[in-house]
Amino acid sequence: MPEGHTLHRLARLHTRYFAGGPVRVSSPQGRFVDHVVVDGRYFDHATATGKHLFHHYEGGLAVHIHLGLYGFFDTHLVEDSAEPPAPVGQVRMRVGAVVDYDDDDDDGDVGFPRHVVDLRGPTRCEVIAEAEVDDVRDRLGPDPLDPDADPERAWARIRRSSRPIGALLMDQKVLAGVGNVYRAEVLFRAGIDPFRPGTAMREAEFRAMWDDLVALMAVGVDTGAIHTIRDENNHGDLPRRGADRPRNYVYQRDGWACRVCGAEIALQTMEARTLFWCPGCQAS
DNA sequence: ACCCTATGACTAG
DNA sequence: TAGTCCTAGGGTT
Repeated sequence: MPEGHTLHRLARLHTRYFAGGPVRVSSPQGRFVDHVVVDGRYFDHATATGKHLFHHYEGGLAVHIHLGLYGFFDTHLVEDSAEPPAPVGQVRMRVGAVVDYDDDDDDGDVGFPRHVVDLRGPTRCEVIAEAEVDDVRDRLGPDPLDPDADPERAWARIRRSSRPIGALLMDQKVLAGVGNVYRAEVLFRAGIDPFRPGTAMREAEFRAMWDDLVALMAVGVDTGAIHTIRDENNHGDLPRRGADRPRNYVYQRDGWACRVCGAEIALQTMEARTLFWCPGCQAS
């Protein structure tokens, strides 16, 4: 489920779990040969830019992770006295905190849980130098979740491109971190036709979408899920059985009635990705 | 036990 | 633009 919010959330969690001490890094499946380079090394912190996650280690090394379409992290809490759980499935990388266990306070606690994360199914997991981290970041557009991001870089590209805005929003060189869900939802909330060329976008429209992405994706980081429905529209069909409330306006709602205007939500392939939109609300 | 799909991105042509 | 790679869940046999 990885759009940018997922990676920023992971960066936040992994920093909390691992920063400030050495960690054990292993490769239970044998496919992450480089783990020996960072195993036992001091974990400084984790960062995310767009859909890329970086584990920064002392000595100018980083592990660069991209989850691709399927990758995810399993997080385990391990009581100090317990062994970490056996890896399940095709685990490419396991990172575990090294705890210098201290129960001198005699408070009867069994101990603080330590954390182990298992990485499965990533499209990328490699050790690189910090200079290469910069290279990766330089290839990306501004990230709405980066407080220092410069949206003008994105606007400069959009305004001179004839590609549809629906495709431009998904292009990581234009904007970093926006995936298929945020693309569809932010266009709906802005009332913009996904097929409109970048050259026909007005600056104020882009501004509004950027600001909306900043807000929506921050919610995603905090909650771990993409919720885009305004309070006044928070009723109607559920995204799947067992879900407690609706989440989105158009994503995977093709054939259903628009929550705002009642028109039938449409689906179409745009540049090899499935695009969802409302022909009623996004007429221009 | 299959078959399909999926919030991604790369490569070849 | 098509093909490729990785995993998992849901649906269908």
